[in-house]
Amino acid sequence: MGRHKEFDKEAVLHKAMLVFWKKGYEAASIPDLLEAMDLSRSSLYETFGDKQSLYIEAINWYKKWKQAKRDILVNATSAKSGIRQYFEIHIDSALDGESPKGCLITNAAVGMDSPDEPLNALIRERFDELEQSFYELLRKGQETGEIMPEKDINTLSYLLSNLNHSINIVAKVQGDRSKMQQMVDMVMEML
Amino acid sequence: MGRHKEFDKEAVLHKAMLVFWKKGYEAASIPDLLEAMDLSRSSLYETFGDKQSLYIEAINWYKKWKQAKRDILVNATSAKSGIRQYFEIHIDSALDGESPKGCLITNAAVGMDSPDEPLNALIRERFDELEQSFYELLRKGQETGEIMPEKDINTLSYLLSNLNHSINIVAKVQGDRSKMQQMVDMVMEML
DNA sequence: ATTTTTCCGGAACATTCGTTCCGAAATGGG
DNA sequence: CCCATTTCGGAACGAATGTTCCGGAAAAAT
Repeated sequence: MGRHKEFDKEAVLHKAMLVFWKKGYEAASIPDLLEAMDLSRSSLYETFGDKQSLYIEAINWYKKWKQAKRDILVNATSAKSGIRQYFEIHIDSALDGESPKGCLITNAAVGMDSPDEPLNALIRERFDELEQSFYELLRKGQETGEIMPEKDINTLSYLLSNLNHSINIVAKVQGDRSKMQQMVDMVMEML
Repeated sequence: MGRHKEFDKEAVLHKAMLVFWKKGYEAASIPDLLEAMDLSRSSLYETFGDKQSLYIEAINWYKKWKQAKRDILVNATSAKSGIRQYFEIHIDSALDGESPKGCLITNAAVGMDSPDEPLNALIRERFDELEQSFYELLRKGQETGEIMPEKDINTLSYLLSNLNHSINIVAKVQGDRSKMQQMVDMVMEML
């Protein structure tokens, strides 16, 4: 057996993800990535294949990384408070100076040229998952009587996932917390 | 005086805009643009300066081009029907196969790296304009009693412009008309 | 210690990028 | 008709792009 890798694959993948997140796919050059990942070219290409593969892996890593946020919805006992908490965290992370603004997957969706790319499946999947989580939680809320049964939760879940998208966009250009907060309040009143 | 330009500046600018719209700034290469605009390199550089300047001009051209849609809001007599009509057209143009999906300015906003770029001012301006149009129309609706005076039209206008953003994102990945329609209906009920 | 396997730094690759430049063609005013 | 002026096609530029390759170093196994 030969020697081991000198780097932690997940750690450098995380670094790469941050670069893609901040700059977008096209604008993130290999030298950019190498510097952030602190890797040599050959290591990158041997470990990840090529740039596009790395991008896909980065997005999947992002998904896993953000899973915790979605778990809030799955594990919430109360529908309304679960949703409320989800958006609190969503707004927080959309505005904090540490991580890049917006959402990597939303960026990828908007930056996508043709909808036939393999990326598209990944993105739709993610969008659907989120909407599904909202749906499940709303349905539970209906069962417990927290949400009136006659409400069309199909549409409600769509409304919520659109609120999510909007926050991603608005975070990139304005980053006005109070207005986002207002938006969430307004939608919450509909539940 | 020397010879005249052999091309119509606005016509080629329109072509360039379509390329930027479809591919995004980074992915739209000069050869791509040249082919679409049917121009020689020197003509492009002499007429528009460089790629970034062309991009800015293309966005401004897009704004002017889409102004007609916003005029619906400004000239509408009834608030609700004006807003309804705006979104009908918005969804139509978001889904038709002719023009690229989504909205050029939204794409630009999301593709933006640092928020300090000169682009940012342009984008915020456009976002504010749209929100302002919604606001004005809602206010007129309040005056005529079409909309109940106690409604917070500040938040309502923000909600509407976020609905606009959401449609732009969703159009790029799914393009499901009926769901968009539902969304609009739902928000309209709040007015 | 030697062999074997793997990793990694860096040089090198062809290609494409955005941009510049020059000469020829075309136009309009004198 | 000729000259001044502008446009335009295409060659050429250096820099940056993504990718490949090789040789030596490092680590595990025998």
